[in-house]
Amino acid sequence: MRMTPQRQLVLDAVRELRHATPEQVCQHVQRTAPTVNITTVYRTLDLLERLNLVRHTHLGHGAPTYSADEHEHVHLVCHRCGRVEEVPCDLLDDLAGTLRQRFGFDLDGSHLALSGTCRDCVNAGGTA
Amino acid sequence: MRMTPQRQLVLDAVRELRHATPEQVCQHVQRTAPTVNITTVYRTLDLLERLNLVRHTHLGHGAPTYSADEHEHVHLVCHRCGRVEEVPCDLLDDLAGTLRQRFGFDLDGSHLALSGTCRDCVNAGGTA
DNA sequence: TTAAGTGCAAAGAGTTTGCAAATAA
DNA sequence: TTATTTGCAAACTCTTTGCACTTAA
Repeated sequence: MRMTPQRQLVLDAVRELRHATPEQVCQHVQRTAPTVNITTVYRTLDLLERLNLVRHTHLGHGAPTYSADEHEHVHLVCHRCGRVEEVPCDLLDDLAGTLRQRFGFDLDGSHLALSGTCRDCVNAGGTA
Repeated sequence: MRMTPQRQLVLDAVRELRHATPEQVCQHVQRTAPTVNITTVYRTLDLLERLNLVRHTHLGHGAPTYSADEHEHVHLVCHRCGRVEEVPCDLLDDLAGTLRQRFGFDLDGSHLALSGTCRDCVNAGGTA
């Protein structure tokens, strides 16, 4: 595989933007290289993920977001206001231990977000 | 709001199928009432969710799945083989307490799944 | 000259919307 | 009637695929 200009730009964009959707990555890349196509962005994100240079997280709604592999964290998504908070992965260590012991399940804390209600929305009125 | 035949069939299907996608709910309903449209299924699932009769979970990839509100559980999704396991919600109690204390975040354990590698896939060869 | 990479158009999932016809209060 | 609900078609978002053109080894 060749590190083409397009691929380098996509990787740079992911590193710079932090949890950006493919669409957002594409727009960022197009500021420098307007002809780069969204198809290339999707293909490159796939490739970079197989090389363990980026990873994606499903926030629940809509498109997944991509981050550089260095930034491993757990995402807390508020399903009331949509806000995304990042918290340290080691918060899941106990849970991961329990899941491994009881179910043989090897947890990947960064691939799916945790959903709930953020502080502000809790204060603004209940859990529902 | 009226509990129309269509709505009752959708609710019955969700209760019967357990974590089914809108598409699967629609197919099930159509075995009894072939003219029921997928649009009606989407609208009804929305409605039933606002009434707290059903809830949906994002498994990561593809369409969300719907369950009757009684079946609250945490979903473990294997990102290697796609298998979905259901485990008791109280496994998250400690984590929920920590998140509430440290971030004011009120965790909803059933809305998003946990991702990782299941026992069989771990045994079949590593974590990646 | 050949394999890899790209852009473009089209197609595919999943979902929502506009609107007219059907239904029940 | 009148508001609600439905079905259908079309639109819309997100993603993948087919294919011809380009590019670098």
